Amino acid sequence: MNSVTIKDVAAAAGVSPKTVSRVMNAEAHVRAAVRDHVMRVVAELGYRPNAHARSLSSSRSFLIGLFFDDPASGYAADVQLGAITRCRHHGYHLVVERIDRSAPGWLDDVAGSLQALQLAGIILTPPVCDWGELTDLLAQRGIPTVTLGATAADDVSAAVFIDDYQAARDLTDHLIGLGHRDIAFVQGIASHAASGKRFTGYRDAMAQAGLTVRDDWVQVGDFTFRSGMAAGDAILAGTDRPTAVFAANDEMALGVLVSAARMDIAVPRSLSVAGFDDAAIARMAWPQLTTIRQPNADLAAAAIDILVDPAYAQATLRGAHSLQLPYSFVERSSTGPLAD
Amino acid sequence: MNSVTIKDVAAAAGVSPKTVSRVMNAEAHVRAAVRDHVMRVVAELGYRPNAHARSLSSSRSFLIGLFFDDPASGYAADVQLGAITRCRHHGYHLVVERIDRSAPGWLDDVAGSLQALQLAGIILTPPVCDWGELTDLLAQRGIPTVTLGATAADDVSAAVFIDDYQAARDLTDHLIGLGHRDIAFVQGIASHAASGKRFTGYRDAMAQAGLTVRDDWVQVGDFTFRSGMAAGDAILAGTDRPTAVFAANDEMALGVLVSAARMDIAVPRSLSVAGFDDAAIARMAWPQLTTIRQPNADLAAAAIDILVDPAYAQATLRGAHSLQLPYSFVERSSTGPLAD
DNA sequence: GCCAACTCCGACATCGATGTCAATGGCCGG
DNA sequence: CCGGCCATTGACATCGATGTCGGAGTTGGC
Repeated sequence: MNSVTIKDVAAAAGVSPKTVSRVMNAEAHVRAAVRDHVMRVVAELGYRPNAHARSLSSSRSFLIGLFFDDPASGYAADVQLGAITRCRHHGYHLVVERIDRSAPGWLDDVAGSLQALQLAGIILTPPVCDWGELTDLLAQRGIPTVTLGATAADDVSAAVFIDDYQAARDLTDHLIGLGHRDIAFVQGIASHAASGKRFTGYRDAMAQAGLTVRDDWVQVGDFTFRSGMAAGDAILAGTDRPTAVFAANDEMALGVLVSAARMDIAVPRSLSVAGFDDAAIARMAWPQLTTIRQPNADLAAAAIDILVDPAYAQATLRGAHSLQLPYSFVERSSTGPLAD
Repeated sequence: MNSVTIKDVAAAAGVSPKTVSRVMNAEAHVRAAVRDHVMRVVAELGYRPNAHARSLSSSRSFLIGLFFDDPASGYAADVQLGAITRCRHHGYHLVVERIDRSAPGWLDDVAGSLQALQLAGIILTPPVCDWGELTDLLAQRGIPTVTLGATAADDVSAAVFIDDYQAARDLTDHLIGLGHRDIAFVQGIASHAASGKRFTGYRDAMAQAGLTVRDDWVQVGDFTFRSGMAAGDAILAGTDRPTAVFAANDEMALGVLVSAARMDIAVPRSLSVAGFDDAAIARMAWPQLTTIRQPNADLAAAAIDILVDPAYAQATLRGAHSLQLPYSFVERSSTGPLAD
């Protein structure tokens, strides 16, 4: 309870609190001998500056916000791990908030939290990053923000992302390379920026190979397992069905897998199925999913790095800090050449 | 940036900051007329008290810590959702920390975070709750703590849990009721308190039905999919195999499912498989898992309620605040009578 | 030998709230 | 009409840190 304060350290070291503060913040103009001595005392007493006091006096806090729509998705979990680890490294802490746009007054709630917490920065995950009212609010308050994943691309905030378009092309090309010509696609929610890019990548790969995209083989899901199953049911019903299905995320791909299993369609013998994300569940299915590995933890870590960079907070054209990270193609056993 | 402070409100309302403070904290001894007037001004100006200033002056913070070993597990996600929602309801915020016991100096790190953040309370999830050094530290600092899930039962902190023992008995009884006599079990990590209870529930149910528990049909996993698969491989190899497998969590049950699929063992026709937790993935498998639904979000919400209760912070025998919530049995398609 | 200019360090005010305590004024009983 | 009690309110100090500013001591150039 009786925590060690800066005054205790100052008294023990025989210097003023201000000098201790200077040492803690690695400021210049402190003699090496004094610095070493103070640091020794700090270590001895186990002193850690009170984050609240720091925030109050310096008006920079050591809290970074992670805003989610659905904190219970597999995607969220990976992101969080990366963010937390990196925060700790920088001496920051992660406050996770759920933004529930269906709650009345949600925007006021967020505004209240912002004012209460004085967050040093915020990570926006899809689909939260595409909610204009929220991004406007953040921009107006001038809070440093980084968007995770495909961005609706303005200069107000940076983004950390992979090349969804090219990744989707690669995956489609892989299916084509296996000999598939009839390839269906399960889209995600249209309002997610990534959905469009993944679909376009698929479409362009098909076009370039001279293959047709059949309207009834492009189903729209909402990134959930259930919607993937429904899409699978729609696509696979009837005798005239595709030989491969590419779903815009792993959860929906699992839905397609289950849909196929229920119809006794063997995967990958009679049907190839591919996903996107390389979520943990991609490896928990049978057969294991071929997918695109999106390095979510790394993306989140990079976002933290940007946010804690003092240069970013002052930058006017923050979009310039955006960063594209490499994805990778992961071939597992849910795809293969036709074998019937 | 130029946030509204308590002084602004006071000036606008023509009262002292202290009175505004009283209104914000719903203290007594404020005339109704004054209170209403102040509240109107607060709403007009959109004032929200600065959490850091509040924490500094009153030495209670509005931050609750959620400590995880692995924040990327499905379990963690559910817990978080419940905790965040409830925190918001009480005007608190959730700081998620990863406790990585393999990092050198991890305990000092945690101590540092505690001192920096002045957390109002902490939720401990398994297996973190069983790490003595940590619980000792928390007890010594007097920080209100609630353990999620089965507890190693001291009076120092409260716990919110389900009856793991009875739940495991119920599930085992269900398998027995279906006609199974050869039932294998996949344990979780021995150091998790819940593991023992679930195993004992299984063992007692078997004993009561007069069935034998074969040593080689009890495999030890570590709650991961991979370990479940290994356990499945061990249990199902050879011709002399059980007709049902009960895994101590869903992820391992999925591992068993995949193991069975690879050996061409039909589920549930030739083998029943059951899990525990009702994680999101329990519904993403084929067949869908029969399991015990552990209401993780509700457990976390209840934990938050306990933590924000001022009575709890002062209580000496905190164990008295413990709470047991009901579980439920969820029958899906991975279990059934033998059909060969 | 003198005046910058710079380094190093501490006194004091300040951030935005709440705890403490005293002042005010109304009400009641005697 | 007086004293006491209580409801109501504000002045001021305080929480633990940092920003500002000025003073003491050094260095260096001419």
